[in-house]
Amino acid sequence: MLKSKVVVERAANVLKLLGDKTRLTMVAILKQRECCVCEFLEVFDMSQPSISQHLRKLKDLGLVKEERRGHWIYYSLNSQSDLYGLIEDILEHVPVQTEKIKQIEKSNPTLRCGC
Amino acid sequence: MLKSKVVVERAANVLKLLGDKTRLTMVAILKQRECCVCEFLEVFDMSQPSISQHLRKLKDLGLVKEERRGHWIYYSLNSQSDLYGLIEDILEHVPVQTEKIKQIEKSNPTLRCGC
DNA sequence: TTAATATATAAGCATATAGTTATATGTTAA
DNA sequence: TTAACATATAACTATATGCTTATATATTAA
Repeated sequence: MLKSKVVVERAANVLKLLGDKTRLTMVAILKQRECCVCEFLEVFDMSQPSISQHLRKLKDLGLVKEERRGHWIYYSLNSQSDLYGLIEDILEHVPVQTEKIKQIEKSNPTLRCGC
Repeated sequence: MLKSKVVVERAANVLKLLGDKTRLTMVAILKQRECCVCEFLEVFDMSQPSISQHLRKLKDLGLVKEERRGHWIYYSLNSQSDLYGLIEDILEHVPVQTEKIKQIEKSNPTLRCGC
């Protein structure tokens, strides 16, 4: 299969971003399911601002997109990005994040307010 | 095709290493051809110790191996590594480093001593 | 053994990064 | 309009990173 090429510098920027355990896990989760910040908060042992900052970096490179729905802002992988193919290929070497997805769905943080 | 999986933390470490323009270019070059330090010195605008330090990081993770031949130490990709498949897949998204290879072969630093 | 050469290591420095806490913004519902 | 909530941004700090220069090590040839 012919892969879309990315100039070295841009590719390095992407890899540096994904070269963080938290962000790589986020992207792996987003491959399976969109998520809002409060859902990520359930599975990462860090503050809400940290999570927002990681997501912002992913967004700045165009790897993820966001969509507000009421209180929540849902993040998802941006399949329109020229980097999407690279992301997909990398994720094939990373285990599926089933445990974390279960954790999210069990705690179901967006249901707290009864909506 | 079934891809060999790498735990998230290890994958993140690899991506972080490749998330540097110099190292990503080195690996792309090594995909085409083994190189010694003095050859890399021809194509990267930095000191010899910097180049050695980058190669050491790649070696520490097992991505490259080295082989001494006389004065020179030749580096090559370690195709035995469990990370090799990931590396290959990433490199499919990075342009082939033909220019740099030409540059190396033109200057031919290992011929200086007339061996 | 000594000189020349290729590479590695050590030490130091400037910048980048990932986290924190405090605060601001934006949305919804009373 | 105000309160409650989700998320974002700002400011700060500790550590990691990538480079430099100086020096050490290893190999070869005279």
